[in-house]
Amino acid sequence: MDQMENQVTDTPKGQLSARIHHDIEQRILLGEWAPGFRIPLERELMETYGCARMTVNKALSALAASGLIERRRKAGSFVSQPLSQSAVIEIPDVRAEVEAIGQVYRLEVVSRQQRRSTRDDMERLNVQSPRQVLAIHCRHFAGRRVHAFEDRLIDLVSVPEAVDISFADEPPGTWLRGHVPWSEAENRISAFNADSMLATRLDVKEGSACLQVERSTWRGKRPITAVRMFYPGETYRLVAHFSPKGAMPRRDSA
Amino acid sequence: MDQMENQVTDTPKGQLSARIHHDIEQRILLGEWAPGFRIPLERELMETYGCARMTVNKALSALAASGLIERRRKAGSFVSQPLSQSAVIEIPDVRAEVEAIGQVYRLEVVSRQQRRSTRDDMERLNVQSPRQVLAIHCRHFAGRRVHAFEDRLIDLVSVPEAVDISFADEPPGTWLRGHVPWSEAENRISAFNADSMLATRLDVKEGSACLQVERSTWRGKRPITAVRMFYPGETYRLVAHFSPKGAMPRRDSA
DNA sequence: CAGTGGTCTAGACCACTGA
DNA sequence: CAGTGGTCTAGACCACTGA
Repeated sequence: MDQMENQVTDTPKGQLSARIHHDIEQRILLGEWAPGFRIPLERELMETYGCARMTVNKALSALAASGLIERRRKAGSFVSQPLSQSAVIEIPDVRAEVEAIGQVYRLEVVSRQQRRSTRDDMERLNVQSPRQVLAIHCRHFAGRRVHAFEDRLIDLVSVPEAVDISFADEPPGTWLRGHVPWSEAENRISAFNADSMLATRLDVKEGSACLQVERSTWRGKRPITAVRMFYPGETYRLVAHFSPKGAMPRRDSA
Repeated sequence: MDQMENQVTDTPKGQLSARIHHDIEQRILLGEWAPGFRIPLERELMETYGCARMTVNKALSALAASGLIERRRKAGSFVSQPLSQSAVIEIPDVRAEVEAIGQVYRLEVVSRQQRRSTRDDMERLNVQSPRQVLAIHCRHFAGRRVHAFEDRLIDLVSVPEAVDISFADEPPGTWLRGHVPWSEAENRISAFNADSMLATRLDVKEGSACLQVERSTWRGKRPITAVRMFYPGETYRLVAHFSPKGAMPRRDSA
């Protein structure tokens, strides 16, 4: 374990189960235990660490949930073959995002329209029946520069109280997050060339590459909002930190 | 709980702790328990479900790890204020990605060069000292269309065995995943306009918006590889599924 | 300083599954 | 069919922290 290899992290002193988790994780990540390797059995680890089986089990269950190991009854626990990588992207609040880079945030509502949903609206919200919606266009500034252009649709059936909000002070996304619980969301990230409308909004040249993040949010099966965020391509970057996991924790298995 | 609201998921029958987890999660996601609400104490839930405290604790710990609730000693457990959203992006193997959309995968190695690292190479790998590196350019085809262009740098100090690999059959990313364990990675996603070189490689018009995914991978503190993947903007989309979490599980707290 | 969660113990019974 | 992990029990002691 602690050979000449530079030790990245020290073994935590606090909880025993965390220490077991950490020890095993290190051996896997530093390659000492390769994919396919059978790690010690729960009963063996109990003896190694002089603890109860539940303590070992807690550590191994967490490792299995994160995809680093796979557990099979009768056979034991094995280091996973890294199959698909998964990255966790943090999508912070727009205001927080701007302020994090030391800029002054400013919101400009370009338009705000309540209307009966058009065909396009219904497609964006993924609903069959027409309904009242709120369409909002706004610009998020970082200092004098346009940080992002937002094109949002809010389903007024799911969020009737949005009718009374001007969004002059609080960005729609921030307001929604604070007022409407949601259970599902999906993001689609793509690149595309700014047309003349968007170029004007973002204050970039027509044809400039922009990053588009489309997000749809549901509460149960009811759509809440659909938003398109556009960022100038030269300046914006989504940063994701990776972990070497085969799969993410299953939400339905506690 | 089961009022007229359409029930999205049924309560699982299997494990008791999973059932408790699910019950509480549903109440939060469907808005019955709003942010700030104090959920029942462990001792109360013990009585409700007629089980041991460990069983309740397992469910609540998982909910806390996923950021849905916050736990405070003496005070109890509270539904979290949704602060930052986090999305999990799956980055599948390139070949698998192409085959998943029903296309025939083909790899074309454009160039493969072993060299002493240039200034630019060292910057990309984030190292101070010069070293031998392997620079690979290749194109990934989906049928006749170019799916992606890859510009990769491999640190031969960390991965000396790469010297002997031609990468004619197996994409570099796939080979690396199978042969080199890694512990850290970072992704940077951006949009930019294709210059003439990239336009030729991707078989698109010069100036077309492209999605660029830069990824750096480390093993401990040693860099393994740095790659830039370019995707034509019109066709490629990164899809991320969201979960309403304040934070992702801390890896260091088991 | 009393109540809450954090963690652990030393068992138990069982489902599954590979030899 | 024996060995492994999955889950649960009924306790315990303690750290922390808010009333």
